[in-house]
Amino acid sequence: MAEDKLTTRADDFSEWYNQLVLKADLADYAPVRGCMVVKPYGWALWENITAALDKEFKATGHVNAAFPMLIPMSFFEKEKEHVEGFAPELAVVTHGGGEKLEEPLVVRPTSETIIGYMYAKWIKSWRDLPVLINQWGSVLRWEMRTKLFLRTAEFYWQEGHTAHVSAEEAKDEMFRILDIYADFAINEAALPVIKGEKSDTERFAGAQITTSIEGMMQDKRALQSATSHYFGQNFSKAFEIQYVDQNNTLQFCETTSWGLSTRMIGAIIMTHGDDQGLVLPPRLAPIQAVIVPIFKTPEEKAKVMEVADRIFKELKAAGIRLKMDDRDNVSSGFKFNDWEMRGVPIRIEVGPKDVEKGSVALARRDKPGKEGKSFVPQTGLDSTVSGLLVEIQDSLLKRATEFRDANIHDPKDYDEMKKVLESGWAFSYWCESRECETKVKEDSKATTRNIPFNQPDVEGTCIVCGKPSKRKVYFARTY
RNA sequence: CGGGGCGUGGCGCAGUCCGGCUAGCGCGCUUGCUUUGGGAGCAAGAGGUCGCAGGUUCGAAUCCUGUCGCCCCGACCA
Repeated sequence: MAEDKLTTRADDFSEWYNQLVLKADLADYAPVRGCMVVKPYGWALWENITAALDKEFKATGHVNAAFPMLIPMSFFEKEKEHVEGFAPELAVVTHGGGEKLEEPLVVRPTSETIIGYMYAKWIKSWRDLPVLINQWGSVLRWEMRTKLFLRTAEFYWQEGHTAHVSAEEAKDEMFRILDIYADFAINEAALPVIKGEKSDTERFAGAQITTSIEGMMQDKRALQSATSHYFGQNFSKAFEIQYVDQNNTLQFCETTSWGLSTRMIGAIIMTHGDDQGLVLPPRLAPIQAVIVPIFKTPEEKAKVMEVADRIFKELKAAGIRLKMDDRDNVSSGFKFNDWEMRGVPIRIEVGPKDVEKGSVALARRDKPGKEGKSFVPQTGLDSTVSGLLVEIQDSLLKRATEFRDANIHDPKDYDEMKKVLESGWAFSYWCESRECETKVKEDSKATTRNIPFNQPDVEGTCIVCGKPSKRKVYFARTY
C-alpha cells in the first residue's frame, strides 16, 4: 500500500493547501527562507496565465519592457507614503564586487520608483502620452510570514505602469485593467471575483484610488487576487514626470500601476481544489486530458496502444493539450490518483474492453468517483472531449459562484455581522470611517475587502455606528 | 519580533527523559520475477560523520553551553 493521502480540507485547510502544492508538483521550498521554486508543472500553469493576460494587455495598446531589479535606496524616499508602506520589507544590497556601495541598492519590491524615474526622462510633450508599459518579472518583499504562492518573499508577477495627460484618462486605464483582470479570473480561471474599490486603509502605499478583484476561498476567507491603482499626481510630482501641453504649459502626468501575481495560482488551488488534490480549470490546465492505457498481456498491450496512439493523434490535432501516461512501473490505480492530484480535467482510460467495444472511459475531475465517469464511443472523441472541457470549465465557475453567493450575508445588525464573519462574508452599509473599520477588525478579525461599483442609489445606515451611508462594502477575513 | 514545534539516509518518523556494542522502522529508489479497469506482491540491494561548533565522559543522536536553520500560530503585506 503506497497510499499517500492529503489532509482533508475539513480537517485542516491550511495543511491541505501546503501538502497539495507539494504533491501536485507545483512548487517546492527554496533554501532561502520564504522563497519558492516554481516547478515545471507549476510554471506551465503560470505560463498559461501570463499568455492569456499578455494577449489582453497588448490588445489594449500596452507594450512590454524590462526595468532593472536594483533600485537606488534614495528613490524610495521620494514618495512619503510609498516609503512608509514598503520600508519594513525591503531587502538591501550594501556590497558589490567586494566593496561597500556608496549608496545601498534596494531589490525591487515593486517598480513605481525606478519606472517613474525613467518616465521623467522619457516624457517631454503631450505627444509622448499615454505611455503604456508592462513588465513581467519578479519582486522581493521581506515578508514576515510566507506561504507558497500566497505570500512568498520573491514572487512572479506583471506590473503595468502608465502615464496619462488627464485624471479621467488615467482612471479609465485603471478600470480597463481591472476589467481585464476580472474577465480573466472569471472566464479563464473560473474564479467568480468581485470588483471594487479599496478603503483608505487598504489602499496601496502612495495611491489615490486602489481597486481590486476579491475571491472567496473554500474556507470562506477572501483573497485579493489583483489590484489596479490610480496615483493621481503623487508619483509624477515625486519623480517630476512632466510634459508640456498644447498651450505650452508644464503639467504633471497622471499615472497608474496594476499587478497580478503568482498568488493567482493560490486562488485557483483554494477555490477549485478538493480532497483528492488540485482541480484545474480546463482553459488554464497545462494538461487538459491524460490518456491511461490499461493492459495485462503483450497482446493486449499491442491492441490497446494502437487505439491509444490513434486517439492521442486525433485529440492532439483537435488542439487539446494532452499527455499519454505509458509508464509501466506504476499501476493504473496509482496513475488515476496521481493525475487527480495534479488536477488534470479529463482522464481517458483505454483498456481491452474498450478496444473490443470501440469505447473509452472518460473521467471528469470536477466530479468525484463514479459520478464523473462515463463510457463513450471512440468515434468523435475529439468533439466529446472538447465539449466536456467546456462543460467542466462552466461547472467550476458555477460551483464557485454558488458557493460564494451562499456565503455572503446581509446581516441585520452588528451582532449578527460578528456571527456571520466567523464563517463567511458580510455585505453591509458602512460609513467609510476608519473607526468603524478598525472596530470590525478588532471584534471579528475581518477587514473591508472592497466597495463594488455602480451600487443602487439607496441610502442605508452603517452596520457599525448607524450613521447614514450610501455604499455597501464587503467585510471578510483575509489572507 | 512574541508564542509553539522541529532539525536523525531522498521523504516521514522512532530512539533523546534514564549515555553503552554493527543507529532502527515505513515510504521512496535500484535489480529481478509475478502484476496492471482505483494508490500491487515477493526477493535481493544501495543509501546516514544523528543541523553546526565547543564541552563533560572510558564512551554522546542521547547530558551541558553556544549557534544556525526550518515549519506552525499572531502583529505586517500582492
